[in-house]
Amino acid sequence: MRKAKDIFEKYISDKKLKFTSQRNFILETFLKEEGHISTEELYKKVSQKYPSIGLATVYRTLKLLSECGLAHERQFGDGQTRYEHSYEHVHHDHLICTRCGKIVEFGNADIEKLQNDVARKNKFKIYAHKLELYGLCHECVNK
Amino acid sequence: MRKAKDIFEKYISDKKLKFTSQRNFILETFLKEEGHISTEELYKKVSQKYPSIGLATVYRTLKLLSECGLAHERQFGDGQTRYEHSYEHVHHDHLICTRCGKIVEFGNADIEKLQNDVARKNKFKIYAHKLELYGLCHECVNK
DNA sequence: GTGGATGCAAACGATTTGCAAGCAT
DNA sequence: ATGCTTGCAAATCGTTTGCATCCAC
Repeated sequence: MRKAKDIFEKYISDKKLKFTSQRNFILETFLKEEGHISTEELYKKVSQKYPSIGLATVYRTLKLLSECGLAHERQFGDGQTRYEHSYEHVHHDHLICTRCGKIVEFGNADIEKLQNDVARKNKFKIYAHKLELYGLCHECVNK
Repeated sequence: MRKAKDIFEKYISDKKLKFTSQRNFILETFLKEEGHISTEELYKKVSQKYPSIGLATVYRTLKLLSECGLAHERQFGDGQTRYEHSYEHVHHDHLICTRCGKIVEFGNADIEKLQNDVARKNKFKIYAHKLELYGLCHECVNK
């Protein structure tokens, strides 16, 4: 698998953009995260080591990372866009407990296969999907 | 199946709220919609026949309709929350073309079954889900 | 009559944008 | 040298809220 940085650099040079130290550092910090991070949270982490960075730059960089497929946008209904990276991650979906907010990740190859069938039937070429199951987790059901 | 208005009225009286003409008219207008409507769009339709109505009331009423299960929130990534009603609708999911914005609805019982299996394994009690497939539709692939 | 509902405008939080200065190419 | 990028602050967008008035109960 190609290194995430290489993917990002290639995307940037293909688009005649520039690879800046800010973009590099935001990418590195983002890749260290394993969960679903909001722009604001990533900004806080980045600015601890790189205090001069601006929030707008984090927004702009996350958008670039989305465009080149290194980041995926998720909306869990709390009003903030969250991002997770797919680099060295297998794809997964989410079970969300609407009472305590717990999020459980799961992967299911059979569901993915059926999704592809649906796409084929409708002549869509799919490059991303989101599946979210909302409900109550074991602990919250019994409250 | 019970009438949507009855469901709404029961929910409202159970919560000791009041059934106003605004709430009634917003519900009626919403039920006529078959697609995914944003609050702003619904507000425009409602205010054509009921010009004194305020946008905030539409927001507040859609929230109530969500709570009682007559409306479902959807986020398609355009920054707006959209709503669709389940009344006399079978559940369906969405194929979204990220180039032209076309949205195709589909239903797939096998996927739903697998979702329930996943939920059971994780001891979740599911009451809602969202599945969105993002890609390019037939026309846009060939552009 | 009373407490919830309304319309309005102001407030809000997340995100975007305009701009002058800075830096990668 | 050119033009994309930056940080900042102001602007914007969708949504929420405070409040005086209104109305369903």
